[in-house]
Amino acid sequence: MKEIPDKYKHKEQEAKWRETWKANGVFSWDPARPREETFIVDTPPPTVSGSLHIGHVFSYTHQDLLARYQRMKGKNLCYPMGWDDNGLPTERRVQNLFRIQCNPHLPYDPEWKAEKKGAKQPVQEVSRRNFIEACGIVTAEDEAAFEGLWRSLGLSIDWDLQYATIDEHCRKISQASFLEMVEKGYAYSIEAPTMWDVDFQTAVAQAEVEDRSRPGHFHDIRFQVEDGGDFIITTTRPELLPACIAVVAHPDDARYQSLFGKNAITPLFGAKVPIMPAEHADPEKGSGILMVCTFGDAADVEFWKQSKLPIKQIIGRTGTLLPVEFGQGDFNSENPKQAQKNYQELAGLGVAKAKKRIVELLAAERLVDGSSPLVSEPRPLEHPVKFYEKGDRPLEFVTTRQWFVRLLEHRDALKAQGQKITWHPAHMQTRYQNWVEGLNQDWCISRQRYFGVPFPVWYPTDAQGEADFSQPIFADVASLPVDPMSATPPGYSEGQRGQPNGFVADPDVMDTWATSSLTPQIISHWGLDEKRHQNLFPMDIRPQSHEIIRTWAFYTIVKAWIHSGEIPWNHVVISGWILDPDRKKMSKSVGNVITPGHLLEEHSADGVRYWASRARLGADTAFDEGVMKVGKRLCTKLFNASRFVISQLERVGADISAFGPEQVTTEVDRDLFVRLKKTVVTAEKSFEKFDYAAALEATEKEFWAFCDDYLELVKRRSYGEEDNEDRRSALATLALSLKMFLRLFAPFLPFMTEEIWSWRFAKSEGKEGSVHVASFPTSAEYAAVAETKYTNCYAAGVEVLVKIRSAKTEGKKSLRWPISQLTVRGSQENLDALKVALDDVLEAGCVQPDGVTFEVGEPKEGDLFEVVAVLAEEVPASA
RNA sequence: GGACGUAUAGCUCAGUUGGUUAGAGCACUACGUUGACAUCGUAGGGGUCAGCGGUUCGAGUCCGUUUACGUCCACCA
Repeated sequence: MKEIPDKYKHKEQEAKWRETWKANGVFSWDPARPREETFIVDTPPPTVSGSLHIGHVFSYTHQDLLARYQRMKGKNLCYPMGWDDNGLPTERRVQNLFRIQCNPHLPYDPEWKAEKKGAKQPVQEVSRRNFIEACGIVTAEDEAAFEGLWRSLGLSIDWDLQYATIDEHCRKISQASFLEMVEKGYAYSIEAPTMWDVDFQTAVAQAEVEDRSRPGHFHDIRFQVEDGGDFIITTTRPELLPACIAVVAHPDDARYQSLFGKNAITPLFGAKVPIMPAEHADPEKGSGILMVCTFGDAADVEFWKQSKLPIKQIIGRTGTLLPVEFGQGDFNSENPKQAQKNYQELAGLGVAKAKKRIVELLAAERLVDGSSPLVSEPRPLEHPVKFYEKGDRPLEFVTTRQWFVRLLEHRDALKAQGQKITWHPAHMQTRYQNWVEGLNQDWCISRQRYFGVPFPVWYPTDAQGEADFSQPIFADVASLPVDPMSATPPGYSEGQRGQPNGFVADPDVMDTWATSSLTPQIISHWGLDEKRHQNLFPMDIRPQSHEIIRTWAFYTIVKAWIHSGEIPWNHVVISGWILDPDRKKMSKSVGNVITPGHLLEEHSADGVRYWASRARLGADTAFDEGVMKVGKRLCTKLFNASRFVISQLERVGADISAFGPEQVTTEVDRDLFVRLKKTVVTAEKSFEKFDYAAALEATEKEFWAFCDDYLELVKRRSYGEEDNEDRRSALATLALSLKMFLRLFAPFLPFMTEEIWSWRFAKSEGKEGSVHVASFPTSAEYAAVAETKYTNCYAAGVEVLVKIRSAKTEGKKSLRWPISQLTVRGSQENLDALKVALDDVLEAGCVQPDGVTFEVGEPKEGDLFEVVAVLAEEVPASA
C-alpha cells in the first residue's frame, strides 16, 4: 500500500506527475482508432519569438479542459502542438541577437556560424540560407522554453504531434496549397498598387492593417483652373501634390459643376490635371473638392483603376520620394523646368520631411495674382492613419507585383461556411460575418521577406534578361518543398539563372497566415496521407482568441473551402482576454504584461488552472491572484478530505475500490446520492456545451457542501466500532463519492487529482492507472443506489445541524460544546425524515439524546424546521 | 458612423425556459483549535441588479430607450 503523505508539496508532486505522464504516454493519440472515437484540437501555434504571458496560460487551459473531458469520455485525443516561427517577429529577433542582415544575393557560406553579439557590434550581411539557419537556432530555443511552460501548466498535449510552421512538412503543405490555389484559379499575381510598409519593405494584407489616430494638418491649397478661375483644396498630404493625377468633386456638388471637364493646374508643378466628378467625394468634408494622387489612400487606388489615368508613382519602397523627370513620361507640366526645380527640393526625402519642405515651397510660391497657393496656415487635426500592425510608419501604396488569393467574389460562399460552424460563444460568429462583409481587397499572400515559405515559382527571362511574369513556371508537387533560389526549374540548368533566355526565381516568401491557415491540413497530412487526412479532417475544435477571427479563423476557413469544400472544424471556441486590474488589455506595448512562471510556482499549476477555469468562454477577465489562492485552497481541501476518507476506510481494513452502489443502504446516504447525481448531470451537460466553468462551479459547490455537512454527519457511523450495515453504507458512500469528486475535478486540477487517485484508486502504474483516462462520472454509474423512502432526510439532518452550529456560534461557544435541550418544530413528514438522520445529527451536534423534543407545527417560510438548541451549563469532563 | 459585448455586494463573478426573501468566493466582523483540514472551521453584516419607460398576476431575467466601459469594422480631402 502506498503511503499517504501528510502534506502536499505542489512543486515536487507536479514535477513528478509531469514526468510520469510523459513516461507513460498518457496523452498519446492512437492513429488506429476511427474518426467517431477521435476528438481533434486544432491547437493555436504560438508565435515563438514573443514571450508567453498569463493570457496564453488562460486560453490554453480552456482548450485543455475540453480535451481532458473528451479524453475521460473515452475519446482518442489528437491534441498536437505547433510553433509559429516564421515571419517578421523571428527575423527581427535574429537580426538583433546575431547582428546580421539578410542579403539574398549572397551565396551560402557553409562555414558561417551564428553567434550572439552585443548591440554595438557591426551588422554582418549573410545569405538567405545562413539567415534561415540562424532563425532555426533561435526558434529551437524558444520552442524548448515554451514546451517547458506548457508542461508545467499540465496541458495534456501529445508531444509527439509537434510541428513548426517553417519545418519541411509545413513548407511542403503550404507550397502544395499554393499550387492547388493556382490550379483552381484562386491564386493570381498582378502588378498593382498595394499597401506597403516602408520599414519592413513588404506588402501587407488588409487583415494586418490597423488604424491609429495620429496628429496631422489640414492644408488649404489654391489650384488654378486652365482657362481662368481657381478653387481651394483641403489636404492632409501636400507632399503628394507632384503625384496628383486628377481633381474630383461630387457629381451633384453645385459649387463645382462648371469645372467638370476642364483642367486644373497644380501649384509648384504646373501639371494639367482633369477635373472630374466622383461619387466618393463628400461635399461635407473639407472644401468638397479633392485631389487624386497616386497614391494617397484606397479611394485614390480605386479611382485610378477606373479612370485609366496614368500613374505618377513618387513614393518608393523605402518611403522616400523617387527621382522623377517633369516634362517626361506621365509627369506632364506647363513649366517643366520650374517643376523640376521644385521637385529637386523633395526628391530623396522621407514622407514627413517632404511634407514639411513642400509647405515651405507653397508658402513661398506666388500665383499670377501675387498670392500664395497656401491660402492659410496649416490647421492641426487628429485623424486615423493606416499602419501595418507591427509597423512604425504609416503605410503607403506602392506598385509592386504580388500574389493574391481571390476573396471578394466569394464573400457569400465564405459567409455560408461560417454559418456551418458552431461558435462559442455564439455572438463571435457575428464578428466573422462582419469581417467577410467588409472585405475590400483580395488576400495578398506574398511578402518581400526572407524567413518564410518561398513561392515554388520561377519566371522565364527574355532575350534581354527581363522576367516574363505572364509565364510562371511552377514546381512539380512531388518536388516540394523547394526553394527556387537554389533549386532549378524543370527543363533548365542552374547556369541559366538570371541569364537572358534563362530563368529567375520568385524572390518572395508567403505571408505567415498562408501557412498557419493550414494548421488542420498540416496535422492531417493533407495530400500526403489520405487515410490520416480523412480521419482527422474536419476537426472538432479550434480554440483561439477573438482578435484573430479576421485572420487565423477566417483564412483557415478560406483554405478549407478552397481545398476541400468543407469547414475546417465543427466548433470554434473563443477565449477572452486577460485584463489588468485597471481593466486594460494585457499587452506588450502597454507594458502591463504578467508572466506566468512565478504564479505557477507560488499558487501551483492547479491553482492557476482553477483561476482560468472560472472564466467563461469569450469573457474578458480581470487578472486576480486571489482566485488562484482559492484554487490552491480547494486543492488542500481535496487533499485533506481524501486522506480522511481513506483513513476511515482503512481503519477497519476496507478496500476503497471494492465498494459498489448497491452497498449504499442507509437512507441518508441514498438521499445524498440524489444530490450527487444531479451534480454529475450538470457537469456533463455543461461540458457538452463547452461550458467548463459551469461544470467546475457545480462540482466545487457540491464538494464543499459534502465536506461541511456529509463528512460531519457520517462520523458517528464511520467511526463506529461495530461492523454493521449502517457503517458499511457510510464507508461505501465515502468511497464512491470521493472517487466521483476526483474524476469531476480531474480536468481542472490534473495534478492534485492524479496524486490522490494514485494512492488507492489507480489500477496500475501505467497509462491505465491515470485518473485522466478514467471515465468521467455519469449518473448511470449510480443508478443502482436505491431511492430513499424518506425524501429530504439528508437535507433535514443538514438543516438541523447547521442550526445547532449557529446556536453555538451565537452563544460564543466551541462547536464541541454540548446541547442539553433540543426542540425541533416542523411538519410531521419532515420530522419523520429527520428521525432517519437523527442519530448522526445528535452525534455531530453533541446533543444529549435524552433532551430532544419534537413538535408538529409550521416553521418559518423557506425552512424545514424551527430549532431551539439550549447550550449545556458547562462542559462535561468527557468533552 | 455601423456592429457586437459588458454593467448584479468594497473586489472577482454566478444567476437556467420570467416565479418565494437575488447567490458564491475574496475582503470585512465575531466566535471557535473539533478525532481530515489554521493552507482551517462556524456564523454574521453588506445589494434601488447602471438609469428611464413598457409587457406581465409577477421582471436581475423579456421588449424599447438612455448612459458608461470594452472590442471589432468603417472613416486619411
